Amino acid sequence: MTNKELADIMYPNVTKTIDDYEKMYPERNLDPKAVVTRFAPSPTGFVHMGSLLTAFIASKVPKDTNGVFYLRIEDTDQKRSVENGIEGIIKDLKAFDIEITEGAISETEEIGSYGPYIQSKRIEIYHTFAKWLVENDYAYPCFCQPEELEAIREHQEKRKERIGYYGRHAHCRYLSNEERAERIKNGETYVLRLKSTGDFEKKVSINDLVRGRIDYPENDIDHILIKSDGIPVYHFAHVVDDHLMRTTHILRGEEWLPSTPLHIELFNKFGFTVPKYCHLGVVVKIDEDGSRRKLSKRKDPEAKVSFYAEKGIPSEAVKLYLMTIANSNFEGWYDQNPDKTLDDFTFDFKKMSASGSLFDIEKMYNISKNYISRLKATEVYKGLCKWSQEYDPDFYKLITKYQELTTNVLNIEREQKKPRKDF
RNA sequence: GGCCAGUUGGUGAAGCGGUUAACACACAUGCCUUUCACGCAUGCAUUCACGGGUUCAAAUCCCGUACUGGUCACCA
Repeated sequence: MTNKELADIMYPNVTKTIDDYEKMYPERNLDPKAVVTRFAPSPTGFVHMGSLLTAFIASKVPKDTNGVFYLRIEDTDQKRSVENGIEGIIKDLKAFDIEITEGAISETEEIGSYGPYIQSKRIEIYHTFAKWLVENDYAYPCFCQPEELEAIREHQEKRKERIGYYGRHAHCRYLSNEERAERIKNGETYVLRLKSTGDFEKKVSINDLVRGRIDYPENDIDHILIKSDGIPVYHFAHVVDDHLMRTTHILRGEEWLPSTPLHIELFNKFGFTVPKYCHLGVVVKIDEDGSRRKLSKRKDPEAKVSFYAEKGIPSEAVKLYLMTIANSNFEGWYDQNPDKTLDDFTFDFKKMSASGSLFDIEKMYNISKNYISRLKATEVYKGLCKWSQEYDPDFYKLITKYQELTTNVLNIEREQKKPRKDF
């Protein structure tokens, strides 16, 4: 039995070819320097501080280059989805004036011609690409059940071998097409696995825009591409979607770094151009016991984006802070150019720190304070100019004179400062 | 355990072979001020995780060690 015949049995409903999609979603007609990025969250209902940083940078770079920033919803895992989860994300993004040029704009609507932008509506596309892989002997159905996989793992652990479904451990890889077809007809459930041709002894280079060149062993694991329910896993969806949506730069958390060799193998198998990768360090926080850990939505109120509005910190000030974390030269630039705004600053990946930055709420307060003072001072100054042409327009002296305007603008709860001694 | 990354003051961080190791936050002291905030002045790493090596010269390059983080799911 040929691979083609097997593919037809596995995906009988597929009518299009991958070339059809290639034509439907052609290369974008943009300036060669234009950057296309995306923000691709699960519809969990709200945006986490770390994701906000990613989204913020992802939206900033296209702005600098006349590119495209779009919102894609990754809802391939039902467990992560919540009711109206998309609305929540859009609301949070809006709160920080992060504007998308295309993608989902509500639970049901979207704009742009590279959609659908919600992964659960792209199943047909994924199956078309999956079918192509089977036809070309790059993927195969696997019937192994959780118990069998567990047994393989135990066996590997005992012998101190690398863990994973690869090489001779990948039992289903060696099944004949006849047997595969037979088992599918018998109603056995199966997943689609990559038939990896990578070699763990060989290296693959990831040219990360933040970290520079990183050499990893090639992927040789037959990863699951499509789950038994027909829904793709992240890895497969990432490759298909970001190619079809013509993403040029993948901005994502550094937790994706180890799976990038797999993504590169997939891009290569399809013959697609590998996008540029930018793996961002996670935002961490010092715990009570002194250890660093990821900012968590459950334990840290400041991880929630709504926290700042409650504290009276303007969204602009939060973005100022995020840019301070993101680009090390921003703080100095902003000091030198107090009359300019975020839009005047050009983001540079090279000025991005590879290590995860510590979330420094004190610094955020400070930036917010200065930002508000500046706003207020401008107001006071404008007001003064109206009735006193002669007044010395020294910015900061005005603040002192009209302190009531700068007082209590922040209802930040902080420890009471030590009282000053009287004199 | 395998693979990968990171490690510069209390914190963020600049630095990319020769600098007095920037800058910002925080902190301390003094000034200004009705209070707070703002502002001003001064102070705060003899040292860049540790151990070797290369070099006339290393925070910067190389090797090893330690520690921290990530990852190794039909989660993203």
